This record gives sequence, C-alpha cells and structure tokens, in this order.
Amino acid sequence: MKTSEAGEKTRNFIEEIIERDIESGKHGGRVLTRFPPEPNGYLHIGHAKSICLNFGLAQKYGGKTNLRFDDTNPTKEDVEYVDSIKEDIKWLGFSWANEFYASDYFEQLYQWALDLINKELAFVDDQTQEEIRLNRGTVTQPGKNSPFRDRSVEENLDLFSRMRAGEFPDGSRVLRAKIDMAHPNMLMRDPILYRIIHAHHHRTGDEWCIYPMYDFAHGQSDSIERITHSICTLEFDVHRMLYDWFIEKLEIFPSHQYEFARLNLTYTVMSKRKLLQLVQENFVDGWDDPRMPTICGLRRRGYTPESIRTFAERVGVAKRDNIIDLSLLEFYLREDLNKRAERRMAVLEPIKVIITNYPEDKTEDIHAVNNPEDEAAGKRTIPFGREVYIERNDFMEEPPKKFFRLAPGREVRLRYAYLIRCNEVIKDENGEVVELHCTYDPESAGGKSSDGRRVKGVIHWVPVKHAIKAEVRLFDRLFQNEDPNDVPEGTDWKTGINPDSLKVIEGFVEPSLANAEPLQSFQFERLGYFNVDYDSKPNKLVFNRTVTLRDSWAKISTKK
RNA sequence: UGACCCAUGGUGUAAUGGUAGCACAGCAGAUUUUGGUUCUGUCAGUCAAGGUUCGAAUCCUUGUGGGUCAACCA
Repeated sequence: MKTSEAGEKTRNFIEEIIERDIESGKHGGRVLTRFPPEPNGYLHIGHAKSICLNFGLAQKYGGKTNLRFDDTNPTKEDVEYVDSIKEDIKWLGFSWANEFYASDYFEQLYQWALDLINKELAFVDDQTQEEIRLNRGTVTQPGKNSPFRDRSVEENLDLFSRMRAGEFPDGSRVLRAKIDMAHPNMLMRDPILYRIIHAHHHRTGDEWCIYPMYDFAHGQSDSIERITHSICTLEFDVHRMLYDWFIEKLEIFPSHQYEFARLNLTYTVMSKRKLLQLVQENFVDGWDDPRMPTICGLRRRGYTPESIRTFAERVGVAKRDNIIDLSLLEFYLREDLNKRAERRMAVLEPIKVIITNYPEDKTEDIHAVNNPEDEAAGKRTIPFGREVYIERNDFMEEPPKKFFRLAPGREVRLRYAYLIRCNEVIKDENGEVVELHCTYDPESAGGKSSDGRRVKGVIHWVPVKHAIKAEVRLFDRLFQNEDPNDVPEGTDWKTGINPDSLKVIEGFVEPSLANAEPLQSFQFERLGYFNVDYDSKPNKLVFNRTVTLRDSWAKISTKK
C-alpha cells in the first residue's frame, strides 16, 4: 500500500468506493470481485494488473475473487487457453474462490431472454448483418427501427425457440433488445443479445447453437455470482449503461461496474491481436518467447511473481491513459532478484589470461559468497588455476580516463582470488588481442593486498580448465520506439520491431552451475540476472538474460 | 462531426477547498572486493482562460488536447 509522507494511507478511487460501500453497509459489507478472461489467448502483463487489482482488493477488504471464463464465443475459445490462464494466475500467487464459466449460465440467460421478450423488450430480427449495420446509424446520425421490431410476443417466442432448436442457419436471425435506435450511445441502439452459431463449444459441446453476446452475458453473470464490484478497463465504460439496463429490466442482483485505465508499457505492444501477429509471423518463437509481455514469456525470461505483483501495485489505478516506463518494471525486478538470486561468475565474451608466475599444474579452491544481501545463502568454492577467462571488455590496450579495469602495466583484482598485473598483450596476425600474460601477487590471496595498496578494479573470471560452455540468450526490447502503437498514418506498426532483440552467444560459466535447473535465477556478477531456460540440459546449459545490472560505466563510456 | 471518459515534473501516481508529496528515470556525490547494492543531495509539474471563495490541482463555465463508441468480438 502506498503511503503519503505523513504516513496516512492513500487509496485509489476504487478502494475509496469500496470503503464507502462497506461503511454504508451496501451488500452487508461484503466484497466479491471476479477476474473474467475470455479463453481465447494468453495472459499478459496488462492482465496481471487486473488480476492483482481484483484479487488484491478482495484480500484487502476480507472478500473473495471468482475466476470466470467469459466463454460466449465458441469459434474463438479453447481449453488450451483455459489451462494456461489458470496456470498463470496461480503462478502469480493468487487463488480463486470459485471457477465459473459464462457457459454455466446459458440456460439462465436463455430464460432471461424469454423474460425480455415477454416484457416486449426484445425481438427477433430477420435483417441481414449488413442491414443491421446500415440501420444502426452513425455516431452523429440516429439509426432506423428494424422492420421486424414490432413482432408480437408470440411470434418472437416461437422464432427464438426455433433459433435455439437449430432451425435456422448462422446469421439468419438475431435476438435484439428493444431500446432506442436514436440513442446517443450506440450500444443502446437495439443491441444484439443472441446470434446463431452452429459451432462446437469447448464446454457445452453441441448443446447450443445460439450464443449470448458479451453484453447479455457479462453483467448477468456478475449478478448470478452476486459480484459486488465488477472491475474492468476503460473501453467498457460505454457498456455500463447497457449493463445497468439489463439488471434493471431483469430485476436481478445489482452488481456494479467500475472502469480503470489499462496498463501500457513502453517498447512493447499489449493487444492480443498484435501479440498474435508477432507469434504467427515468427517475429518471436511463441507465446512464451522471453521477449513477449505475456505472463508465460515473462516467467521464461526470469521475472518473479513478486516483482510483477509489486509493480502492479505501485503503478496505481486511475482513469487516465498511461504508458509506463519499462524501467519501472525492471526496477522492481532487480530489487527482488538482488535479494534472492545467488551470485555466480560467467564470462560472455572471453579473452584468455595466463598467469605466468602461477604453477602450471596447481589448482586451489577459492571461496566466494553466494549472496552479499543474504548471509544465509552461504559460500561456494571455485577452482582457480594458471589460466582464466576474463571479459574481453574488461581489458583495454589504451584505457580512457576513468577506466579502471585491466590494461598494460595495470593491476586489477580477480574477484575473490588474487591481484594480477598485465605484462604482455598477445595478438594474432590481424592485431586482435588473443591472450594476456599477467603475473599475480602470491600475497594477495582472497584479493586483499598485503601491503595495503588500493586496487580499484575488480573483474570476474572463470577458470579455463573448469569452465563450462553455455549458450546465453541476450534479449533486448522488442521495439525500437517507446510507443510502438504510435506510427505515422499508413505505416505498419511492425516496422518498429527491433531487429536485434535476440542475440545468442556461447560463453563460459563457473562449474557450480553444472546442475542448474530450468527457471533458476542467478546473478552473473557485474553482468546481470540470468535464468536457466526450459531448453537447458545438464550437458547443454542455456541461460536467458533476464535483465542487465545497472551499469554506470556503460553510461560514462557511451557518452564519449 | 454526436455522446461519454480523461487532463499534476520525462513517466506513473498522491494531495478529497488550506504548505503540490512519493516512486521510477536523469544528474551529482559518499560507501563498496560486483562501475551492483546501500546512502545523500539535486533537476523538474497542476493544459488554458474566465468565474465562485478569505483561500482552487481540487468546485463551475468555456476552450484546448488525448481517449472510447458506429463486430452477429470480448
């Protein structure tokens, strides 16, 4: 929870509403929210915000949250999605009170449709889809009544039951509410309640061939479950009038809808349509590609549920459109990983160092702390020998100002091991540095100088003899521009895709990583946080770079 | 162009008629066997114009800017 400087609690507008409701005794102080995904795709970070909001609110006010699948369109939905959605919610750390489906309510919804027909508030329309569209008018012009609008209750009842019985082909008839074709809110211009779809539904099979529209299912489903606070995103604002209309006409439990602004992140897209396109057109390797903003993608990338939850809580809940800095998400990720990820050493772009005064066949154990933020994480040993790999960019033949790593004649600390000094630079015929000949100070075991001289540079290393080769996947942002949706008229949004969002390299890691398991996270010292990919095997390690460490040297050096 | 929603530093969010605060990002410094972490400092904001009021980010009006709505999608 956020607190102001004085320490008193501040609430978002939904929390204020709930507190007011509890105080006034509305619903007997009861709080019941719901998370209502349509099982037609994978969940992304935007859904995570909604999940954290719905479940978080219930937790905060002693209530519960239902998981309800909004499965009213059989042509788009599948159990595959149901399963992944459940997995993702659980992974985020939430448990639902009940698992419901809008399709559980199909019979009740049908009865309510009958009810509306009997009240002369609904009618069967024989117009074609095209005619309906044309007669709806536009945002500035009123629509025209359907010629079938005044059918008798008996005829409507007959036709609607025959729609259900399967007597008519897809698209031939719909059931519409009878409201007002001149209403300024387009949603109120005799909205469609039921359409005919002869398709197999992932739960109800072939039991139905008419399916309710979102508007005729969502509010009533809330009502059936006695949801007290139905929270959704801004674009449903205009639907609220209809939501309330059904509740009023049907005289059912008055759930209420509240809208908040959906989450947007810089350098990524969030719409299901665009995400699907990225997958189908092979810009990424699938829904769980670590570059995707999907929950499964973030999980594979190495994000922790805790960091996502903290992020969701801290971005706030309001009604204005927003686009949040990816760096805020990364901040909470690093904050979390810093506390829990064990440190390891890995060299991504190696250059060999030979310590000329170190005995050829000697190996000794170096003790390294696993996590300076957590003493309980203990220590591990790393073998040290005459040859080690260091990072290529930790050496510069002609070091610029403020560079305090290795250079000819300079001394640097090999982390946890010894101080070494570079004496000789070996190059190949192209002038490329291939090897560094150094000497070590035998008195500097553990990396401490015996005479008190200060050595500022500390670099990581991996022993050549015990190094394990590993594939390392380096990810960068998927888009080059902050707002990939903001492209000039007529330009494809995909032109903004970053062609270098994935770089696969071969590096070396220290031997203690030999048995690392998929999804385990580590900090490779001075490089970043990396986790083990699903593709990893004991003899073929694969690491994903989750996020780099903050790097103030990179800032200094690129500024020049 | 109609209806509705929204407008506070670069980004996000608080202040509920009474001192515009917090976080991220940026910048500067201290500490450091990770150029990490931690700590300190710093830059920077109420869309505009009127009105109400002792007092307005907050209420009202108008304007401006952004968003949503014209699927038998959700």
